[in-house]
Amino acid sequence: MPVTSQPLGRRERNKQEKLDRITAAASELFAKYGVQDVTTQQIADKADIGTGTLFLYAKTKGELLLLVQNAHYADALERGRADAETIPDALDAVMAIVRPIVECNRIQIDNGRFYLREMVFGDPTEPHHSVALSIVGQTEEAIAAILDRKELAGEFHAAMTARIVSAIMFVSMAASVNAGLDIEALVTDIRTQISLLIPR
Amino acid sequence: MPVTSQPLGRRERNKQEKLDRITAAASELFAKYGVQDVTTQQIADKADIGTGTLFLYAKTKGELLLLVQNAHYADALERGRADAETIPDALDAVMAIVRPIVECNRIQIDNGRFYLREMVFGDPTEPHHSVALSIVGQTEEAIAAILDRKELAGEFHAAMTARIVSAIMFVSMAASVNAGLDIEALVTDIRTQISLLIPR
DNA sequence: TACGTAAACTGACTGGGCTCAATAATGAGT
DNA sequence: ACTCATTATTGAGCCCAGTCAGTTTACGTA
Repeated sequence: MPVTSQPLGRRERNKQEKLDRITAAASELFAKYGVQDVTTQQIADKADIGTGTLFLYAKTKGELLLLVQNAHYADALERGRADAETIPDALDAVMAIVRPIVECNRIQIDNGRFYLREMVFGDPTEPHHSVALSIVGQTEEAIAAILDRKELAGEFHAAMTARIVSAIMFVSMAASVNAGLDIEALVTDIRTQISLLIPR
Repeated sequence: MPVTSQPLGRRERNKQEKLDRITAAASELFAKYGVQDVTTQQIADKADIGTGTLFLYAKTKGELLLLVQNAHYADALERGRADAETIPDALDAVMAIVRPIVECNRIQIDNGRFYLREMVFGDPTEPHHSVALSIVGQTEEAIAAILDRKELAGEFHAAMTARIVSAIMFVSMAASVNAGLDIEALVTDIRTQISLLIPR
């Protein structure tokens, strides 16, 4: 056992460093060219690792996108959560959660839609996928918390309503019909739908 | 020009016959093994056509599934529509539309989820895809018609509510979390969500 | 019947995601 | 320092959806 302050062996450090290189390479290439126009070979080359190695760190190309994007969505959620606390109106507060996530999703439309696709249709037992699902869960909890804040009419189910909001967001962001909408139009569209859910 | 009662030339007849063979072959193989476990080669072989020919009739494997399934969903919608007319309660009537579609989708879970994936993420300019979108549109119209039937509280937007019902259906059927649910459990889950949308 | 051409068909081929048998690195035990 | 089992790495190659240059077929026209 080395006396250094590093509690990690060379093995762990190498692995971490490799994961970092992969994340950086994928992040850069995806942002520049879009997921669909980047090959896993290019990512492996840029990260300076073998083809097979890449798939030890992310079992599919989709997982690779989740690995790269999850952190951004988690940030967006955190910002929205903080913002929402300062807003009294329920609908406005919910939209404060929604907006940053839509913005994050729309930085690059194709990547955003691919991310959503992977979330719903990818393998939920993969690690990056379950992180993504957990972010969705936290988003729904944050929305439910807002709805609970105002004690609304007797039998109002905050958690269930939050699930519906989540479904509305997903379909609105993913639908090819909406692929042409800019962020503002999309947010407005989502707001209109959610307004039907929240009694005033 | 031939004098026969057939208004179609050999060319048109050949094309139709080939399309029929493709539809039959794909239908059978998909039902038996699941979309994911059938190769386009197998379909081409079974339909007794060349590899390339297959893709003249459906540009992608996904389009092939839409080709095969669209008719079933259209049937399901029609059955639900007829059924709904006899039901006075709005929520029950909406569920009469929903149920046959869920049943159709769950005949084979993987194929059902693949169909939904193709609907949202496939190329909307392809012919079978736009048929699928049109079925969704008709479903939303049918639901909106039910909601309009009962003239509910002043500013109740039937069309927008129908869109939300559609989103709820989609996410509930597609979500991997629900992949284990049987038809009854899934229908109940969807009903619970929709009940929050329709004031009584 | 023969010709021209447009439409339909074909299968060898390509590109790319992913696998796996072989190899190398690591570090615990001696 | 020297095993040696365990874990990490690797790239040639597999599989399969989808393409395209070349061929065949249908059919109007002479």
